[in-house]
Formats: sequence, C-alpha cells, structure tokens
Amino acid sequence: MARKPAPPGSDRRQQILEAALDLFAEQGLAGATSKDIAERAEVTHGLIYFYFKSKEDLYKAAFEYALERALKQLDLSALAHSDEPPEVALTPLLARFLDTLHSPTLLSISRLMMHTMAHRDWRDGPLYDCKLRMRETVELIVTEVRDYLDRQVALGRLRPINTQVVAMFLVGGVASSLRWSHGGAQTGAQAGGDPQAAAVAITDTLMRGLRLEPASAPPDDSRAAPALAGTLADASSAV
Amino acid sequence: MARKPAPPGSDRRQQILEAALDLFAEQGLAGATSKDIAERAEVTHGLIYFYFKSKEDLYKAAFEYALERALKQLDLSALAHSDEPPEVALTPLLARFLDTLHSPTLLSISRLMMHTMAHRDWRDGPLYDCKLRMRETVELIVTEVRDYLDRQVALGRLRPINTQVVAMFLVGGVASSLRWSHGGAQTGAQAGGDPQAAAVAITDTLMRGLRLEPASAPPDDSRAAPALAGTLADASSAV
Amino acid sequence: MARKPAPPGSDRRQQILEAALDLFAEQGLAGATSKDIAERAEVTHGLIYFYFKSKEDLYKAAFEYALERALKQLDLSALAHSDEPPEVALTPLLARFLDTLHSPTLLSISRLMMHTMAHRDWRDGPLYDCKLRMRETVELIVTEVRDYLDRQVALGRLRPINTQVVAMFLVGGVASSLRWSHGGAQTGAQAGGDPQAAAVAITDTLMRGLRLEPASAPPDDSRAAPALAGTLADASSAV
Amino acid sequence: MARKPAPPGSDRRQQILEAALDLFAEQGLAGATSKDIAERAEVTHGLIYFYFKSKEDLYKAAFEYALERALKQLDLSALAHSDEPPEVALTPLLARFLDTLHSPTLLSISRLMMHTMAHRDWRDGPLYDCKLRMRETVELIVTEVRDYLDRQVALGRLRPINTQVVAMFLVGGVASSLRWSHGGAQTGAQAGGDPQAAAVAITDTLMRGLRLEPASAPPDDSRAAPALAGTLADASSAV
DNA sequence: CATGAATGAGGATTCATTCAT
DNA sequence: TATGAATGAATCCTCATTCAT
Repeated sequence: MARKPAPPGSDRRQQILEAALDLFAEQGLAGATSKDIAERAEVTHGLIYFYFKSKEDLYKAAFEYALERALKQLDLSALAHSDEPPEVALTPLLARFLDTLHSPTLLSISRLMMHTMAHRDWRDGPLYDCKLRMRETVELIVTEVRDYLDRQVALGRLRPINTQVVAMFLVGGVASSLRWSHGGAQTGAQAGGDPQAAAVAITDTLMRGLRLEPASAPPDDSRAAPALAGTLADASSAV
Repeated sequence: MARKPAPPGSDRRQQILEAALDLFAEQGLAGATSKDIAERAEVTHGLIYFYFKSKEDLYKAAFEYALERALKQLDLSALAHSDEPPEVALTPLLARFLDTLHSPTLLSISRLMMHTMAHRDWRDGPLYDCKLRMRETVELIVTEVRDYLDRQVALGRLRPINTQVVAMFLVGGVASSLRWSHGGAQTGAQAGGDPQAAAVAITDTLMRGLRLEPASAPPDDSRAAPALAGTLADASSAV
Repeated sequence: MARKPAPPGSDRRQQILEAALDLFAEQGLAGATSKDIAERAEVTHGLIYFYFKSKEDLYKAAFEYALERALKQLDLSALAHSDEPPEVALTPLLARFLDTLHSPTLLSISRLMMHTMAHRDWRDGPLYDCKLRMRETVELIVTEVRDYLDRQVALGRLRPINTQVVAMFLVGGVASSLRWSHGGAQTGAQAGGDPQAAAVAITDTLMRGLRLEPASAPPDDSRAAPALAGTLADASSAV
Repeated sequence: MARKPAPPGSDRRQQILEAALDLFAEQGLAGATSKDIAERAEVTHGLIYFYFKSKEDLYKAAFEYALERALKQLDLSALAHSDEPPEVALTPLLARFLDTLHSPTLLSISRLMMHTMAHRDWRDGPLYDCKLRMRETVELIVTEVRDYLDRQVALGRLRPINTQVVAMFLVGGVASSLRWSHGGAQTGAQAGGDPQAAAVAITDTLMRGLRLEPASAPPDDSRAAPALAGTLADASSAV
C-alpha cells in the first residue's frame, strides 16, 4: 500500500538527513527522536530505517553531511599556497568562518558539532567516530593556517613565532564566538555585529602583536622572545 | 522497606549532585539516566526524587552547583580594582581559568556547560534557565576583564582600544581551548601543556598588539587606528 | 521488533476499548493498570499508546463508547412525541433501562459511570469531561420523560403534578436499582428479577399515585391488583 | 527526635481519619495517596502507619467512621415502633436522609460509599468488607422502613402491598437523588430544590399510590400475599 | 519504495511502607 | 509518639526498530 509514489526528483534520503541535522542539533543524539525527525522530513518514520541502519547511523551521516557542507562553504583552498599578506588571505577566511558559524542555514551545523564535542565518548561509544572525524578536521584547518603563517614568516613579514600555537589560537578564538552567541541568545544574530568587521578587528590586532617590528624595544624583546618561544611551544598542546 | 539508615556524616544529596554532574557532563540531559546517576551515587533511584523534583530539576541543581564551584576556583576578586600590570593581574587569572577548565575535577563542569550551550532551548525549554545563568556569568567575567583593561588604558599602559571587544576575545579565545581538548581527545590531559605557560603566551602576544608604543610608526597608526576603532566597535557585538 | 502482523479482521482499538471499559469499571481510573488492560485486550501495552494518548484519554474514550452503546440500547426515540398511555410508552422504556443496567454485557457500563460520578472532579480534573457528558445525558433523558408526562397531563390522563420532579424520581428511582445490586453482590445477575416485570410494577405504582381519578375504579383495581402483586414480586429483586 | 509533643487534646488518629475520609471520597482508594492524606491531616506520613496497619486498613476505618456518623445523623430510632402516619413518621426521615446525603459535611461520606459500591470486589478484594458492611446497613434501613409499613398496613392505612418492595423502592429512589447531584453539579442543590419539599412530594405521591382505597378488591390481595412473601424472601439478597 | 501497526525493553516517576532516631 | 530519610516494586509512558502489506 505504498501510496505517495514519491514525487519525481524528490530525494527522501536528503530530506531525512536535513531534518536529522536540525533535530540532532537542537536536542542531541539522545534527545531527538526518530519520529520527530521523520515528521520534520515529512516522511513516515519507518522509512528512516530503509535509508539508515539505525538512529546512530543517521547521526553519523548527518554529521558527515554537515561537516562537508561547512568545509565547502569555508573554502580553505583560497589560503592554500597563498603568499598574499594577511589582510588579503587570512581576513576573508576568518570572515567566511564566522559567517559559516552564524549563518542561519548553518547554525545547526555548529550546534551539532558542539553536541558531538560535549559528549564524553569512549572508544566504542556511539559518537566516537564523529569525534575522531572532528579532530582530524580541526587539525586540517589549523595545519592550513599554520602553513600559511610559516610562509609569511619565511617572507619576513612576521616574527618567527611558534606558528602552530598562533594558528590554534586564531582558529580557536574565532570559533569561540559561537559559544557566546549560542550560549546567550536565541536569535543567533543578537550580537548583530558584522562578521566581516569582526574578522578584520581580530586579525589586525593579532597581527599587530606578531608583526616583525624593527622599532620595538630590543631589550624587552630579547628577553621576552625566547621565553615566549618556549612557552608557546609548550602551550601548543594546551590550546 | 527502609533499611540502610544512612551512614552517619554522609550527605546523600551531595552524592547525588556529584554523580549527576558527572553523568550529565558525559551524556547530556537526555542521555544520562536516573538509574545510572543513582548507581554512581550509590543510592537507590527512588531517593533522587526525594531530594529533587525531577531529572530536569536535578540538572539545574547540578549546573548551579558546578557553576559556583568553578567561579570560586576562578577567583575573579583578584582582578577587581587591580591596577597591576597584565603580567601580574591578568596572566594568573587566565592560568586559573585554563586550570579550571582542564583540571580533572572540573572537567565535567566544562563539559556540562557545553551540553547546556549546545542545546537549542526555547523560552520554556528545560535548560533555558541554565542558558540564561550562563550568559549572565559570561557577562560578569567579561565585564570584570573589560573594567581592568579600562583602568590600564587610563593609566596609559594600553592603546585606547575598544576594551569590550578585547575582553571578549581574550575570554573567548582562552575558553575555546577546551573545545579542542574535549573535541579531540579522551584523556583530557592529552594536550598536556602547562596552562601557566599558555596563559603567559596568550597575554603576552595580545598585549604586544595592544601596547601603547611611542616608537611605532605614527603615519601607519594614524591610518590604522581609526579604521580599527570603527571595526572593533562593530565587532564588539559579534564576538 | 514488530512480529504479529495483526490477524486480519481484528480491530485492536476496539479490543483495547472493550478491555478498558471492563477494567475501569472494576477498579476505576486509578485502580486499573495499563498493563492489565493490555493483557485483557490481548495486546502489548505499548499499543495502547499508539491508539490513545494516555490512560486518561483511554478512560474518556471508553466512557464515550459505553455511553453511546447504552443510549442506543435505551432507544429514547420510542418515547419522543408519543401520546400512548404509560403502559405502552413508558413501561417498555423503563424495562429497557433496567435491562441496560443489568445486562451482563452492559453491567460494566453502569459501574464505569458510578466511578465517574463518585470522583470529585475539579474543572481541570481528569474525569471532568465525563462528568459533564453524564450530566448532559441525564438531562436529556429526564427531559424526554418530562415532555412525555407533560403531554399526558395535557391529555387529562395525569394530575397536573410537577412533571420535572416526577421524571427525575422515575429515572432516579429506577437507576438506583443498580446501586443495590452492584453494592451487594458479585454476580451481577444475582437479583435476577425480570426487568420487564419490575418496569411494570414501578410504572403501575407511580401512575396509580399520579392518575387523575375522581373516583377510584374498582374494576380496574380488581384487575390491577393481582397483576401488581405478581410484578412487584418479581421486581423485588431488581430494586 | 520527636519534636512536636502533640498539643494536649489533639487526637492525631481522628485527624488522620477525617483527612482520609475526605481524600478517599474525592479520589477513591487507589487515587488517594497516603502522603496527601498525611498532609491534609497536618501530620507526617510516617505517623499513619503508627495508627493504621496499611492504607487499606485506613480506608476501612474511614468507611466505618463515616457510616456511623451518617447513621447517627439519620436517626432511624424515630421510625422504630412508630405508629404515626407517614406524613409524621416517614417524611421527616426522608428529609433527613436527603439532608444527610447533601449536607456539605457529609457529602464526602456519600461519595466514599459510591466509590465503595462502584468497585467490583471479589471475596478477597480490599473493599469486600466494606461492601458487606454496606449491604448490611441498607438491609437494616430497608427493614426498619418495611416494619413501619407493615404496621401501617396492619392499622389499615395502606393496602396490603408487598412492603419489602415498597421500602426498597422508597429508599433506593431517594438515594438516587445524590446520583444526579454528585454526577452533575457542584452545588448539590441544583435540581433538587428544597430536600424537605422533595421528601414531601415523594412520600405523598407514593403513599397516594399505595393508600387503601375503600373500593379496592380484598380477595385479590389475600391471594397475592403468600406468593408475594415467597418472592420477597429471595429479593432480600439483592440488597 | 513507502507505510504505519505492532513490539518490548527501558526510562522517569510515584508511593506504600519501614525504621533509626 | 513522632519524624522523615530511605527503599524498591510497580506504574505510566516513550521510542527505536521491525515487517506485513
């Protein structure tokens, strides 16, 4: 008695994935029910188990789906191999990052990832795969940024600071913005602020601190720089 | 059938709270079961409902309990009214912050907060109170830091930058560190890194970017400063 | 784990309703357990919540179901607009009423209604809807009887007595029979008594008191008395 | 740690009984909780089990307590051995009966009895004792009324009708009034009007139907009586 | 492909009852 | 007498999952 013969061009699997993304983002793996997901996808809940092995499986699929979408929108390729100065190469990337995290369409993605991270998961836990995947991705991004910074240092534009630490701090600091916006407000745009402007402000301030400045106080730096290098090296693992 | 007469000196309510904190941190509100909580607290599950109205109520109580514990350990009072330079006043605070977030005893607290934030919660949702409480707390901390920075600016130690933005970035950036550590690893201590050292690195770098430096190139600054001021003003709401 | 594919032609919803009617009748809303209902309906308890929102909802549905069944069996339409004398119009109605109340199939219905009435229910209590429904129904019946009596008075067959009061007493008195039978015995059929005869006895006696009789009719009495004696004898068990 | 030393003159047992009466009346045996009863009695719930073996036991005690109170207020003694005409002996009794059932203080008693009767109870069920007790009591009342009617018949005031049946119908009919008031309304006085007037109307109408009228046929009655006696004997078990 | 009835384990919550104090 | 913390069986209800159609 399969009535609705599936309107041509409709992709039920996609609908389910999209609905799952939203609901898992709102409620987490345990909180979202398969019935609710089916309802939001305008599909009967039995169908979920045609396309996905289990709820857990659906979570993983939704996670992967979200991750890919976010990475595509982020477009790291612009940074790869770039030798442009930060204002040209880095700032737009950060702006896109902030955009990604705050855009209404992708807000659920960042929330989904927060749920994924919040979970304490043992090696055989349901979300463990997702957490591994996430770690990989963060490393990918940080590496890309670090490589860019390395090139800038080589070009003599930045002080020879520990680029790994700076990359992590940069990415982490920007990412944290979503903590406050999600944690605090319901509109997601409450803070209003133009992400573009925020990106400029952040890179500008940080770069100012990293810039290779001939006129800076030599005695202070000579003492600070080595110490800093050491601590940043250690700090890398903490960030 | 009330057998065990409660070993003297034991505080069952406390035990339950502690167990709830751990389990909610690990699994979230929906994922943690009252039975598991009772088991970890070494208490029968019926007793939970003697001390708490519902699982939700227990979550709120655990959240509040955790928040207070974290704030106490953070000890903001050291920063209040301080006119000491950043190395003396700010760095130890950040170090304590990082400590708080990473210390094994308080690791569950930060995870609990991630769960709280990850949740999309409507005005009448179960975790809404917690989210409000969290927002308040973040604001409290940021305000304290901003006030300190304002005083430093007044003393001529820092450029007259938008202190609100800087405070948010500082706090947010540091806080983000727990994202990566929790997101990636299972040991919680994997990143190892001395929080003390990380705090030094972070404040040092940021302060370097903010420092009022007589020797810096006036023409560059005169152009950069206004632009920066403007974007930071806008950015304040975004961070 | 959906095994049994529902024997064709079976109406699970009906089975549940029927079982619920029986058990709520026996034990009341609070006393009957959903597990027992499911068992009696030969259905798994989960299924109850597929067809009904809650136990309370099931109670209401069972109540409505019972009420409709009773009203159909009562068949008030025979009385409506009738100008026949009481022996023809009223007595069969009462007989059917008694039948309804005592028939083994419908015994649970009357018990269910007693439970409903016994409950003290505030405007938002679980059984309030049922009580309203019941009041409506009683009023419906009483009104029908009163209208009939009004017509009889207009035809000069009865004294111009307060027909509302008489209608209520008639209906109430007959209904009370179930109080005693239910209150006392466990077989439900113990009182045995032919409801037909009881109905005759009751209308006969009451009508004798209401009849417009200038001079009591000796010939009528001579015929009535033996009949009365017999019917009252039978009725004794019904009252 | 027995703090409150029980104000002298306070009878905790009584308080509990009273509270139990109210709550069992409102919710039935299963619906009322011991904690609620304790609260209404302004007593801790542990104390209930000092005075009563179990909730069931408390129900029985409350039932007995209520029954005695109702019987006292009914005061059957006025009818016993009375040779007064119905208007003098019977009508006031009915009026008191109606009063008892409707008086706010005793409303809970009648409700408690409805709960008791509504219950389908097997020989070993929790309320079985109460149902037996109730049957006894009804028989007691009916017998008293019947004996009175017998005396009236002997005095030649009433036709030699089956007095048992009449007594049952009288008591049952009157009792039914509470069905409507409890089932329908909250004021208890909605339909009924003045219980006094109702009592008059009822006895008047019934007596009019039973009165010995000069023209009635004696021989028929003499034949009817023996047959009647037999069937009535059976009827007794119905009460 | 799609449906939705059916299952049953599991989870939150209640509550009668006990008992050390 | 009186208290109230503690227990645990029982209850209502949910929900992931299956499968005949």
